[in-house]
Amino acid sequence: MELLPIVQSFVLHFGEMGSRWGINRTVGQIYALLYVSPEPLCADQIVEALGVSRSNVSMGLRELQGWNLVLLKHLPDDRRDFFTTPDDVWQILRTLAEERKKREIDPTMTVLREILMQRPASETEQYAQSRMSDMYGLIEQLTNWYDDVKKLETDRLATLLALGAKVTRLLETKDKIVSFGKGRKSRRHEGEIE
Amino acid sequence: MELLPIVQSFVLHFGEMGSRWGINRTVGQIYALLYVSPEPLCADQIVEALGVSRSNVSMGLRELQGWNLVLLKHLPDDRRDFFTTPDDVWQILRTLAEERKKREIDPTMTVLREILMQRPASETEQYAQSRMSDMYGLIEQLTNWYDDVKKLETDRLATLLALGAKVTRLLETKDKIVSFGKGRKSRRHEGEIE
DNA sequence: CTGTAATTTCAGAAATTACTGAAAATTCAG
DNA sequence: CTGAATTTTCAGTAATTTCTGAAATTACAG
Repeated sequence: MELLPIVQSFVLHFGEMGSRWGINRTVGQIYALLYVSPEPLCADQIVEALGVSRSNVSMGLRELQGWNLVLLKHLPDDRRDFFTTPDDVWQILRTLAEERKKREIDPTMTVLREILMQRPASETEQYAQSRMSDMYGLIEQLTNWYDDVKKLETDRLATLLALGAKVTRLLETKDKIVSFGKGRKSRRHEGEIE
Repeated sequence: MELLPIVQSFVLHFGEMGSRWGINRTVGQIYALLYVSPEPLCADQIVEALGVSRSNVSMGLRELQGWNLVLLKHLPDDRRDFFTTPDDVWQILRTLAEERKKREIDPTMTVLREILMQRPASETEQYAQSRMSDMYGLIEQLTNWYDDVKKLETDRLATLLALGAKVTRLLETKDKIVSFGKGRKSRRHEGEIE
């Protein structure tokens, strides 16, 4: 692997962390490399940089495309495929969240829904269902929040994050302000405080 | 594996999903089983329920304890260890977030910090650093938000989630309300909107 | 078409990770 | 102490995942 030292440590770290996520070393390394490269890279450049086989790079890129984490580019008068990552890290975050939800959350929700449809045949099954229902409710709340928040443009999302828990404090003072919220219709949302 | 049908599908699903997370099948199954069991279980009961070896269960329980996801209980006049999961799903969520942060985020931040201390020796390294700095900034904002929010009790957290993106709309109206925020000191927080 | 460059596929090899059974260690009652 | 009950450790094996090289496919210029 012939890489600038700074890039190398980053790439190696992503390779190692890959396993703590669900991705393998090579995929992690490819992503890291593309992420810090000023120009799009073609497969052979990645092969050379990482010292892995051409076919491995091909499979890695394919996986990253499946995650929507890399972009395919073409240079004029060049038949090769070049790859980059999106520039906006917030967009990357959104993509990542979306894909992880799709792979890790949605299937579980489907299973839970199916199980919860069934009639419990015993005390124990009934208890099990109530636990699953708790889990279902929790995830549902989280994904509702996520659906709500994911549409926000970057600057608004940043604002929301910057506020953090201060929002709840802010809400406490709400009541003290006479005309607050006047003219808004539909105050009926789950968990809305009154 | 001798399990009630409802429990069985849940346990099997968690086993499969385990691989998409960073945990193995057995660990996923053990957790699922404990989660839906009305009473704490001892290792041998888990062995029987899941049909895996005693030593495998021992290692699985050990890993779950490392994640703080199971509780060890003792029954009077019984030397065996019994295990459960915490009741409160919100608490489970908090634990999970905490542990994942520890394992997946913190090491990356350390690496990024170290790399960003170094002097770039070329244009390319400089670009790489600026990308890493973007990533660092993003994660920092997210973890600041997380640190802020994680202390909230369950009901408040639920409130915050229920509000979701509506908070930003709420903030827009803020300016229109004359006395809002009066008497509060220190309005100086990163990203605070004015 | 034909030939070449680029990419993908895939069977098997290599590496990693998970699991088991036997042995060792721990715990505790008597 | 002794010894039975319980848990842990660990070397070896099984299972799974990752990676490679060779062959197949695709894409396209001439």
